[in-house]
Amino acid sequence: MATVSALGYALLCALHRGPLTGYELVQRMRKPIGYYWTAQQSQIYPELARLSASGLIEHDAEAGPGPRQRKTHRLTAAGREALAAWLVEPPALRAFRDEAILKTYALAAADPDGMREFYLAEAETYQRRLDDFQAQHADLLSGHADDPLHPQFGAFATLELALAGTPPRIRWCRWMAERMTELARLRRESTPAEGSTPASRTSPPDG
Amino acid sequence: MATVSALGYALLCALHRGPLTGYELVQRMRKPIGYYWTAQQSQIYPELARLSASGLIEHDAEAGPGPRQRKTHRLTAAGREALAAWLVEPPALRAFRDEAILKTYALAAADPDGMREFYLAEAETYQRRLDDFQAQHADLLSGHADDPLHPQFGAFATLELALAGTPPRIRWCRWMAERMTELARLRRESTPAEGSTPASRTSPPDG
DNA sequence: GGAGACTATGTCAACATAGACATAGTCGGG
DNA sequence: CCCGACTATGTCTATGTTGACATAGTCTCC
Repeated sequence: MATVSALGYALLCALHRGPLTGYELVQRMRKPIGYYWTAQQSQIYPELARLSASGLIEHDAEAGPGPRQRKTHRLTAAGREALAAWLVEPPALRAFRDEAILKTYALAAADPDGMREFYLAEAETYQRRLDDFQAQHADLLSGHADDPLHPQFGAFATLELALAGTPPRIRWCRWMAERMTELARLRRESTPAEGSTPASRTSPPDG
Repeated sequence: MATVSALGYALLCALHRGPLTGYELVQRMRKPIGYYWTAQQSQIYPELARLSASGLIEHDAEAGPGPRQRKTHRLTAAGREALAAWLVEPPALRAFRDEAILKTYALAAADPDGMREFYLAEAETYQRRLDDFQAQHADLLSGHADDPLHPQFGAFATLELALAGTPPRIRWCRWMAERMTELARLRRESTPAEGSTPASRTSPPDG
């Protein structure tokens, strides 16, 4: 059996509730799925061809708006099986990249006032995202997607996690902004004259 | 000026508190920094060469254990400047990949008992990670790294975020495990005979 | 009637990343 | 005395990922 990449499984996941065109898959990888798994158009179309070649998906074709046919993809029995087997396996990918946390690590090398603005902007970004999540959550709730038997319960559950995880992150950003205000004040105080003398006493080198 | 990749900035971040050898950088990209920014050895050595060519870092060399020289890298004034300028900029990378959430989205296609095990294993993984974070946090606290003036305040702040974000995630995993138990029971009830008749009534197709 | 957005599929080149391999000295345990 | 782990630097190949380009019909607003 051909090995399937993580992106391949992501597409199988996207197709689990019913057939979609390539274009619709591109949208899904931006909006609901894109919150936890992104992919560009240029990855998606070749991957669909590979999945098709492996017999995990199949498609109908009709005349499309452009010079090419419009294809509607759906899972085959083999695809559904491969997906079910992958879902219960422990995640292979644990690597995770967050630029804001990386920047926080090296915070001592930055200007405190600039970092304050940085954290306030971060807080705003996450607040907007939270509002979006809450709207989607309310939508699903009104359709009773909180019932584990509901076909959209999975989507509902991802929002439950986002709704639990985002507020602590916003609070942390605001707390960091306050610490940066404090840091700016402390640095000013420890450098009495506005001249160029660096106050090296307050920064002991440390392993 | 030469453009620096995200990995390049990650290395500048790692070097912000003092010089490190390539090997030490490899360790850092696994243990403390690796929690939010990972990189393999095979990426790090070429990137160090690029940063050196751009004049952002420089190194001393001494005889090493192997056939090559051991190099201790440190930031140049230009490197410190480039880092400071980058730190206050809003994050360019917002993409984020989480296999567990992806799997949750397609949960309806999986076996509930298998998924229950999946979420319990996830909860355990995050619990172990939380224990690790708490130990590091206590260590830094005992060195008064909670003071914004302390050179390790940045590392302390990343742990504050981890300590705030991990418990909600663990609670969510356990909640999901309970939902899976419930789902397994509901599916058994809606399929009275242990035969092969699928209960299609409970899964309305939905957009 | 024209400009720009949307539907829809795909390719291409450049860059990022992972995993395995290669080399060689030291240090500790069995 | 050998084996494996650790220190230390690097290369190689394959795969994953991004961003820009190409094509073309429809629909909407000005």
